[in-house]
Amino acid sequence: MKNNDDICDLLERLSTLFRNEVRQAGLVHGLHPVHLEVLFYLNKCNKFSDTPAAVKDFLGATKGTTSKSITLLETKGYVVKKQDTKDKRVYHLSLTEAGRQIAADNMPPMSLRAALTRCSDSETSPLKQQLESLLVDIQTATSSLSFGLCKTCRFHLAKNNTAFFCELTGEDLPSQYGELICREHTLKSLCE
Amino acid sequence: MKNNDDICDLLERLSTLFRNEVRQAGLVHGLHPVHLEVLFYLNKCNKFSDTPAAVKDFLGATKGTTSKSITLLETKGYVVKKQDTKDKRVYHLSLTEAGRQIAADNMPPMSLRAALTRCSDSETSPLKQQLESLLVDIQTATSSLSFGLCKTCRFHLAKNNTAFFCELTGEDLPSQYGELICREHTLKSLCE
DNA sequence: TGAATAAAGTTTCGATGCGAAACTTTGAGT
DNA sequence: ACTCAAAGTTTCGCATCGAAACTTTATTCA
Repeated sequence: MKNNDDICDLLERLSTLFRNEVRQAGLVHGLHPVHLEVLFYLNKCNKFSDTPAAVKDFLGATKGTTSKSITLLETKGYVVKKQDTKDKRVYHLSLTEAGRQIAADNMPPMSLRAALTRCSDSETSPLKQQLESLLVDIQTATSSLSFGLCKTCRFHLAKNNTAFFCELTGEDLPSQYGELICREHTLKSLCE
Repeated sequence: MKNNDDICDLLERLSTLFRNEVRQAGLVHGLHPVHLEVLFYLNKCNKFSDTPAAVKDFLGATKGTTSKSITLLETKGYVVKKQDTKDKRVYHLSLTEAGRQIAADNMPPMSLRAALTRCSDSETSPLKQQLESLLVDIQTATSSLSFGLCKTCRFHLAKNNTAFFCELTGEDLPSQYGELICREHTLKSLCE
């Protein structure tokens, strides 16, 4: 019981520091933390997940709020919006070079990256596993989407070295697509 | 290298989920995440750390912004402000019963507490240690205050079962004070 | 086929966050 | 006594944020 309270405090501090550093980084570009979150997401999501609705789920905000944040990024020249050819209700978002640069420079924040690179791979491996199970636990409890990498999804079927099959969309896709975030990402099993 | 990227992603998700749940919890009281952070802090800080300036450092915001957030909490009846008798520039903040209740109910967020109670103490022990070292690493790198518990401070000298001595203020204090957050908290050593 | 319904996004409203900078009051140092 | 620093407050301008009303386009189902 004692550990749990301490861990809550630690995560609270990490969460606040994380956000403060992101805020500081965005300030020089006139951006708020939520904008950097959007740039970060668009820089890593796959082609099924680049819509305002997906961004809304990622942020956990309302669609009205998300719409305005995206509009701001568009007017600042960091994001481009393009209408879907088949479903005219849908828009696809992509980063401009300037937007991609800001995302790459600031997300994740420098101090976090620096702190982690000071650790060896064997040191961080158990941490990764524990954070993973904690995250899965919270996501299922709050029934929020997992936004995991495509290749870790239950619908991802490896075919060979250069391609895989997505059981959800029924498409053959090149392997490097598997490294991207998918809004439809589904956990392989709830209890393992 | 691979683990580090993944851990960054995991912390990003945890951070966002954390904040979203806090936002949701605060919404029913008309409070923003930052207000719950303040209530959380005031509920756990010691008597040297209950000032607007300390809250400012905890939040990592400017003093103007912090001042307005505190004023709002005051008008809503969750916080009381009282001028220091010796230094009239300083004000001391305390929670009303309503404020204390909201803090206790919502911080840390329910899903996080629930996820952690599903784990045994032996499971979470290594996680705690790793998060601690990660946090210390980031705090020293960004030269931000640690806001740790009094009893983990280098100036905390245990005397007996009911009291300790604070080398910083030169005061004898009851043991239970050691469980509170201190703005002057100083890490015992940087490399151990 | 046609009407109801749902889904994706936008717009408007009002309260507030947020940084920056100017300001007041009070204490500390020389 | 004079200067400087520290703690807080106030004002300004822009943006977030949720809620709710709205438009446009798809889908469902009768």
